[in-house]
Amino acid sequence: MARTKGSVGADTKTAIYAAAKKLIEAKGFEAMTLRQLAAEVGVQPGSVYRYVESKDELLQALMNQHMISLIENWEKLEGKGDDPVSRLKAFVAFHIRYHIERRADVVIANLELRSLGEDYRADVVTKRSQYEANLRSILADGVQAGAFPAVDLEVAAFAIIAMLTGVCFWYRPDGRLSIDEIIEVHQKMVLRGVVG
Amino acid sequence: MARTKGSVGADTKTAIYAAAKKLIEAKGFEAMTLRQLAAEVGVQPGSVYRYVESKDELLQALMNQHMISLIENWEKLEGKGDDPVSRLKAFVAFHIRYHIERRADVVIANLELRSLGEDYRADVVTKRSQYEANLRSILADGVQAGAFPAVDLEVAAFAIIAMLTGVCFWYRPDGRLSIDEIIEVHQKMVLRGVVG
DNA sequence: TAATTAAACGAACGTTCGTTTGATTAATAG
DNA sequence: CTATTAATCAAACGAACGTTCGTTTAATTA
Repeated sequence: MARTKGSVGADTKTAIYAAAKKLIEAKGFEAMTLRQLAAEVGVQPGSVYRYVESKDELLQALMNQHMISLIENWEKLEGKGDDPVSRLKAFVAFHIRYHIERRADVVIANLELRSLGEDYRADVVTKRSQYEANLRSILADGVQAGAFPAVDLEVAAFAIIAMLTGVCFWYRPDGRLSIDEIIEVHQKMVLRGVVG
Repeated sequence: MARTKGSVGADTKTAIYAAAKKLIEAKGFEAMTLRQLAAEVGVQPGSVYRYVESKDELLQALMNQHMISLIENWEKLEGKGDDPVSRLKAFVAFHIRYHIERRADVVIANLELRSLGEDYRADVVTKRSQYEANLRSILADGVQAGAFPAVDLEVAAFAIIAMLTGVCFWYRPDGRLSIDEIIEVHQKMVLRGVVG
């Protein structure tokens, strides 16, 4: 056999990326073999290389896509005119919801930075900092407007991001709290902790 | 050549564990090869097996040691008689300081859980939950004593742990703030966020 | 000093890895 | 209907992997 009936290149590529996300999330990038990836897609190992330059390039593509998508989705949602408190609450809600819905992407982006080549890593780190700058900007505006007391913006931003991202490592769909309830708790904690 | 002059088994074992921590922190467990580990120690690959049962057992030993040490060190320090606010501040200080000082251990324990065998993983997860229970207990006592308002203890504990652990991922010794200053900022945020 | 143990070497084992290649079949275009 | 392109297979590549083992030398004990 060679080309299989009904095969479409674009579909196979999509399937490869989806399977890669699933496997890397579960076992880690280095632990995932191209043979496992191919088997998950239902294809021979060599066939993956029609859609992927190398294993490293695959990881880089996944991470880059995630970071770009994260930044774009926040920019789409952000209401520039609102007051700092509303914007902060919106950021908390967005970050938690987005990270829960794309758990695989987030786990990969946060756990596999070390597996990325030097140059690609720098690129992802830059994009991450770019996203975090949105939060720092909200905090700075709040302080300037007198809505927030003087906090260390850099530390506060790191702390907030860490606790929000952390949610997707313990959240379970059948857990005690709904996503909305979890968001509400975090909004309260963030506002109290930063706003004082 | 065979046995090298001045070689001592205990020293070699120590060197192997230290090198393993360093390499796993930098590149990840799967990415570290036994040949790299041996080279770092200055020994032949096969010689590592005099001190280590297998690569998997090495990871398990590292993680287990870390979790036990973490729990023991907190228990040593905890003042049971103090009020909830003092205990919470003490926990924040301990956690940040301990995690910064043992960055490699922490990175391994947090990033390499997936590389651990099923049974070993369960063991580490249990120990982690056991450590986190200390924080939950402090929060619960605070609520009961009326010192803290009603917060969701489970979520609050996760959030606090996440933001505290996160410090050792961005902390730099030559950074703007000292460890003490970072601790102070976090104590303030935690107390505000939880105590209200 | 002779016998024993501790520590490491060096070479090899079978396996699996990421990757390449050429043949083969399905879909598409002229 | 034929020629071309898209998509996949089957097989293989060399390299590197974790691990084992018999040997050799240093240290220790008797």
